[in-house]
Amino acid sequence: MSNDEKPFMNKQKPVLVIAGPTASGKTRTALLLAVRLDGEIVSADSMQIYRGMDIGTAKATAEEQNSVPHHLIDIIEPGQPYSVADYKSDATQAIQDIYSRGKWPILCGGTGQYLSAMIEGLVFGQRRPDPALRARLNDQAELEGNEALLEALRTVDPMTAQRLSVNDRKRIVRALEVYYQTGKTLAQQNVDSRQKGPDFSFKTYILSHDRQILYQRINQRVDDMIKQGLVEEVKTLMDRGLPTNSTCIQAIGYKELIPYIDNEIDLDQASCSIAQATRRYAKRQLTWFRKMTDATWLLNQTAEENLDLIQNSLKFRM
RNA sequence: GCCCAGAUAGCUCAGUUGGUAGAGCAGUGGACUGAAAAUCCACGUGUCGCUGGUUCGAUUCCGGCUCUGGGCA
Repeated sequence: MSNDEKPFMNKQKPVLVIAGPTASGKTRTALLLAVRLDGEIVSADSMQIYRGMDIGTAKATAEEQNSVPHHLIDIIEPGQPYSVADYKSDATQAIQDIYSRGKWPILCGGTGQYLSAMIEGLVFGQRRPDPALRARLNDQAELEGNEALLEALRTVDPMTAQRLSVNDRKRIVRALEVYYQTGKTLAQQNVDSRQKGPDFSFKTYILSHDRQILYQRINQRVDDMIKQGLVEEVKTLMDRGLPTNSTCIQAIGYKELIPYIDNEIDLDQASCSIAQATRRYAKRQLTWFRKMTDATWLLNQTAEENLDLIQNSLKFRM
């Protein structure tokens, strides 16, 4: 690709990435940064895309969102599908728009898969997920066992079959789905997806805290969410009669409250299991972030301290 | 005060007919290409309450002590 088609690679301002596990202080840090640098925020969060899921996904408040432009929050209705490919396309568009207005884009969020797709510049092509095919393959796995599906995959895409566990039905099904749909193996597609390279240059900061402190912050935040009315929010969502396989009801804080709303457990139990699921999620997020080798880690800092540290590092760089 | 039952991993407990022990949960590390807040993989040394005795050897048997339940006064 020529430089004309990739104009932002040559600009001085990289896309700033504010990543980190849940409850690490990303939202506030990004907000302060946007105010100071005349920037706009692009969310990298797989659950904040849904309208009506505000408390449980810890969205920036309406007031905060009014003070600085936010993108890719509240973009679709609960129950609708969305994927990393959609995100890559939407976020790329949003960043280009921000640059074209002369503003500084700040990518902020904790969804490792989304961030990594942007930073590594993966190309996803035109294929759409095929729910019917996927359902058929899942039924087959149910009837014949995962091993039968894995065996089928072995014959068409041995590379992928070898790296997947027989228990990882989700990925076995997807690999077969890709092959049946396109005639190309997932292994080949993954190679192809890396040919182009990133659309922008990125400067990545990862916010975190010592594990014990992070977990205290998480526990505290779960209590706060309940006090702010998370139960009502989940009830409202459930009243809409979402399909049980909706992505949005996988969200932490939502799926754990359903048994409470159905009177199967008490609120304290539900709240404990939300906190526990959140702690595990934070741990998995950290695994993503440790892989990001060019990132700068900001440990145990307040949002205000992060702001100064980031601004200083940018001066030094530019 | 007396009787009974416990005391083993962060928690709940199993077990060793005497050769220093293992499950579930919690936790930790990793993976991740169109569902990703999802999904999957791997990881178990702890004064076996304290202290004496018996024994080649005690977490295991015996005595005493401490603590925790329950019962009787």
